Amino acid sequence: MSIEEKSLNFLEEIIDGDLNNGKYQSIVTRFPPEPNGYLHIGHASSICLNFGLTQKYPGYTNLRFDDTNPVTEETEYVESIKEDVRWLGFEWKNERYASDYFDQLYDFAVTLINKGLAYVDDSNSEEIAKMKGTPTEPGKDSPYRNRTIEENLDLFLRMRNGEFPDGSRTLRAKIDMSHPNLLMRDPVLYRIKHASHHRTGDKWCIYPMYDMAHGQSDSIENVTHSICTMEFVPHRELYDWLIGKLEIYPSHQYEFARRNINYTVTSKRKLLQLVNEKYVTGWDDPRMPTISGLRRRGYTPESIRDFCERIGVAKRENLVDVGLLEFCVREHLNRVALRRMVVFDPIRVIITNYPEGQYENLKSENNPEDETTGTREIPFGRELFIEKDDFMENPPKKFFRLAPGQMVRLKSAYIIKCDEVIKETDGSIRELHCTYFPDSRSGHDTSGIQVKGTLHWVCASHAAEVEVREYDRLFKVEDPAGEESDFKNFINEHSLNVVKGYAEPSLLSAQHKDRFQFLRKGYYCLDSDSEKEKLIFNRTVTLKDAWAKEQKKSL
RNA sequence: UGGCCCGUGGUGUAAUGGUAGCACUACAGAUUUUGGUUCUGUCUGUUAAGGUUCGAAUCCUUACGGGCCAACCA
Repeated sequence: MSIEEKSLNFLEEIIDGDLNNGKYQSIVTRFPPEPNGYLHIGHASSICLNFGLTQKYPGYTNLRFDDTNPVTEETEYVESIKEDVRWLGFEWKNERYASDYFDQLYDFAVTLINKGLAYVDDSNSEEIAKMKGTPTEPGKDSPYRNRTIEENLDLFLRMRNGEFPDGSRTLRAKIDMSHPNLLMRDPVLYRIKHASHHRTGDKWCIYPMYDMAHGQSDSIENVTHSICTMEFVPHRELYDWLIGKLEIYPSHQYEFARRNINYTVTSKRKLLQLVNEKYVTGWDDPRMPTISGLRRRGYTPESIRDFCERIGVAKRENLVDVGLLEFCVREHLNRVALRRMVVFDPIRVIITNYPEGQYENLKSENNPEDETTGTREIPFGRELFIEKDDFMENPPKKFFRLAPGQMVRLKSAYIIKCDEVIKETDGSIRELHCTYFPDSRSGHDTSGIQVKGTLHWVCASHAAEVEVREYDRLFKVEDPAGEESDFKNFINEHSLNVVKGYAEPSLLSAQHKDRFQFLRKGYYCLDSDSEKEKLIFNRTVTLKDAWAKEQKKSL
């Protein structure tokens, strides 16, 4: 056992310090999704961070929906988010909604008005934008900036009562129109939206902006460490300003760099486009980087958590190699997946010295990495299928598979030798005539024959036809969102390849929770489209393929 | 061209003034009834220039590079 401690990330260091110097006895974090889309792998990072922190340190984590914009938010998203967080293996202390706090938030706004720190502006959005100034020029005060407190109070109440149309008025903080931070130039706090909210219905027609809702919700929940991504850095000044002026519980905001992954996009807006414009079949399409897509693809929560742990937390821009995610799922699946044999592109093998009509059942281990998984039986007979790729008439030097005159082991069965290649009239191969060595049966091999290669195979008469969906990366370029033109121009049109497979009969009883390794091919799981009569498997990820690499070298 | 944030191998992340480490990838080899797994080894790095210091990835200055900010989105 190593006593070496893993080094802390910068947030753990801050928390460690806060706990050690007595600033806090325990901490509160929150995961604050807006329910306007499904969670993706980037959110997984944030979830593992926020929940992970309160597993490591005393305290708890809330799930809080940042539902302040009724026009984009839906209950469907709320449900999916809860399912995904639980599936990842985390449980929140409290389920909260910013909309739970609408009354309180309204009171906060009134407090600001009473302090002379907020005012109702009759300007429309173009006018406000114009008066905002630019990064190099100061803004101009709105003509409505110096209304009396009484007038502001009256107008704000009438906004709430629905007397004004959308966009006609806003409540703005009164800060400084020449502030170097654009966000401090009298930011909008409340806007009018005559829209039905998924939780509060038609109770409200004014809704708080992010800045008016987020920090105050943190404060209400006594969140100690409010962790968000780097793009919110400029908001921190406003976050602190509002909490300070309101004199409420001082939550603090900390920022880390969002994780980007190559060959995909992680932006709810872009993912929504892929769904709406039918580039994928839905949010849970196995090619999507969503949690639900990864789940359907066959990824395990363990592998995703491991991935998030490995990529870490920092503040610099990053583009993580999707290969690491694949490594993590291979590593987990290698330990838990049941081994099965499936031939995809078959070539018929006739064992000429094996009696016609005779069959035997051979035992094979379910998982050599885990003996407790036991064995299964596989039928063997005179006619078999092997992979077309596993035979070559004129093999190159290091080809350890089947070739005329060459011998191979059939996994968990016998050693066979290829005697004859039977061809069609057009020259294509019809079948291979082979002989087997009866004394070479797996586990009882007394033949003394040494072979270099072992092949997977299925008994031709017992094989079950299944559909297999092979997936490739959704985009052809590393950073589709960073390209000049529209990200959809870089979609990989070959990201889905549907093939037929001939499976050993034990796969007929596959369950949705099962994870399989199809020997020498990859990891697979049953897809939700599967039916009793038509089994459909998703390829989660291929096995590493050293032979493919070897071949590439000689090209 | 204003402000803010950030620059460590191909990628991600450590080293908090004292031997630049770990993981993934790549490459080479060993083992293997999965060309998988496992094991061993190798390559590759502090953006640059000054300064402070016995000593700098670390502190300071400047330059360079990247990112964010001018929604009634979050």
